Amino acid sequence: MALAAIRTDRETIARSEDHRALRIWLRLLTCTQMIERVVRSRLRSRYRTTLPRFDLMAQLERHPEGLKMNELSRLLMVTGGNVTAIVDQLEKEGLVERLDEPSDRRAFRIRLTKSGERSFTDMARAHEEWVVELLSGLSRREQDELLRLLARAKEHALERISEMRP
Amino acid sequence: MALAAIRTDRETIARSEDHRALRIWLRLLTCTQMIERVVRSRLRSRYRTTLPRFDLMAQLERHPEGLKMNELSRLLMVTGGNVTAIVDQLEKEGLVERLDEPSDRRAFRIRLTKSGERSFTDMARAHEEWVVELLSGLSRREQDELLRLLARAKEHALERISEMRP
DNA sequence: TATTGTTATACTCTATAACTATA
DNA sequence: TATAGTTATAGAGTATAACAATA
Repeated sequence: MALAAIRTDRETIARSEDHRALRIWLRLLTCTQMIERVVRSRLRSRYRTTLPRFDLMAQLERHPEGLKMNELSRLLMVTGGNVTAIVDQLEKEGLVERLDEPSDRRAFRIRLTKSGERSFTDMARAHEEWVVELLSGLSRREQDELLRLLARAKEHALERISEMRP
Repeated sequence: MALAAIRTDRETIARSEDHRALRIWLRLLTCTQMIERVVRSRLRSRYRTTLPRFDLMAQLERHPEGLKMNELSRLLMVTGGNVTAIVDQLEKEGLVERLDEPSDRRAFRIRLTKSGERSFTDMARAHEEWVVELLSGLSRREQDELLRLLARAKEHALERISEMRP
């Protein structure tokens, strides 16, 4: 599986006298990358897919009525060209379909096919098991608290980012 | 700066009945990606550099005695070939240097040059400001708590990952 | 034999920008 | 003019594997 050299702390660069914010950011990055590496690696070896593809299918699963390309682009936080490329792949594999949007002939709705739904459900279950295991070091109470803090951090960062849009 | 379509929640895929662990993971990923996007974008436009290059220099700054290639590889959690590529670039730009390691003629120590130190210090200060701003939505108390929870999560995940090495 | 580091390669992800076709 | 989506391109980022030199 080649989980490479995973013994680390990128965080070692955050010295004790540094601002908390910087230490949080580095720890956040380390945690995310550790989990991401496991998830990516397993998605590839066990399901021949990637995290962006999984994310896209996950969004579609959340929206059974389908999503337009630009909605996917916004939800996944990537630019349009990338969404086109991923949807092209998934469509070729029969996992998603492009349906004409009657109200706007420029657009269509992307939906999971039956096969895509089955495939996603299967992956999602495994995916969740991996993550549950990786995060099982925290008690339920701690998990709730972490969830809450991340939500606050997220909302605030989102505001800042919106303001800074040039 | 093209912060693309940043209005989102990848997290919308985590339904309320899902396990907490999955929701934490998705929120973690969203938070990290939001910050990462800003940091990457600014490192590129303002300093003509990238996050992995910054990370590598940050590690060297933490280790003034220098680091071997395989130590860098471990600390940065990437494979050797990638470290070689980044060190090659930075060396060409005069920011790091390869010093012979007397005790092992296969190896050398990589160190920041004076110019590299100056360059890194400059970037690190700006980098810290960006992050402080993005995370300023949390009180000091909350930041401490978040730091603690992430530490626990990290340690536990690290153990799991070490065990799962094939 | 194992380890250090390099080289070569291939694939995914991503942003940018120019393009088309509708609106 | 503006918007939906596509195409083309270039550069990151990363993993893999074969290799040379040394241990």
